[in-house]
Amino acid sequence: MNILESSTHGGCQAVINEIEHQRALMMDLHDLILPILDPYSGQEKLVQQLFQDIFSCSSKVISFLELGDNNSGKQANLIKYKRKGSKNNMEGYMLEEEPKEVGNKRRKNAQHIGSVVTQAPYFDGYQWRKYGQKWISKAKHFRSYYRCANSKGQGCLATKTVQQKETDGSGKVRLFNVDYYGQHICKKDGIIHPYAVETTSHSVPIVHDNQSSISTFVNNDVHGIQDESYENLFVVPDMPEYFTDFTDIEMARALEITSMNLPLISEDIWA
DNA sequence: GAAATTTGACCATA
DNA sequence: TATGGTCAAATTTC
Repeated sequence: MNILESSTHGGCQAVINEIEHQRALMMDLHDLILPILDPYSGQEKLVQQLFQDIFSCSSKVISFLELGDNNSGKQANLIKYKRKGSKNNMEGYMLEEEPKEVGNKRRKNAQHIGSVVTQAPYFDGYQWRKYGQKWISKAKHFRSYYRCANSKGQGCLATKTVQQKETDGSGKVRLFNVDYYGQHICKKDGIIHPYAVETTSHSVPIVHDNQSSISTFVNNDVHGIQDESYENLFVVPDMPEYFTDFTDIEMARALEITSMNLPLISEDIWA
């Protein structure tokens, strides 16, 4: 049972407990990773920021659950979405999206599940098929559209979009926004998702007295709920722009190479 | 030859 | 009417 389902069924406290446990595990991981990073390479700063954002995300979820969400009791209404004018009209059932969502108002056939910001090809355990690519106005990079590979076989309606974010100006770090829409109803192939890097994009550091450094960051806005765990957080080097075109199979291959070469990996491997 | 990807066109929405 | 999401034929890859 995922977070959304849990909250819907009155299991908020259990979810909060799980998130708290996840935070504790993340703290352990933080303490393990930080000492082995070179403070002069810039990686330490990046990793610190990633941990901050991860904790920010979990804080948001906890606050969201504790305060209670007016939307939590709403049932996703199943509607039939039929595309006008297409040769093969879609007859599948779609999740009706609440119209208030900011940033994806045009999308009516799927619910925004969450977002991931990744520095690397992000293999999330699902097989995806690319079905479109578009240049987005006011963006320097195109957006790729993927749907679950089981959309045909199992009728899974999950989709995601991948778009390279604007860099921080240094050009050294490329980040990719991955937005997920619609719940998977297909069976996963048993592959876990070992290379999540970051979850949210905004956080404000607030110092608390009696907590460790990693737990001192509190969110100030609410993003989509992350449905992935980060027990295997992993940072991979910068990658060339063409990685945005990777299928998940290609991502898995690339990451296999990466993991074999770390920690002595050089930029050359991506050339 | 089948499967996956690319790409231009179509359609819905703001 | 501009923009973004999806379709489906064409093309590429395996």
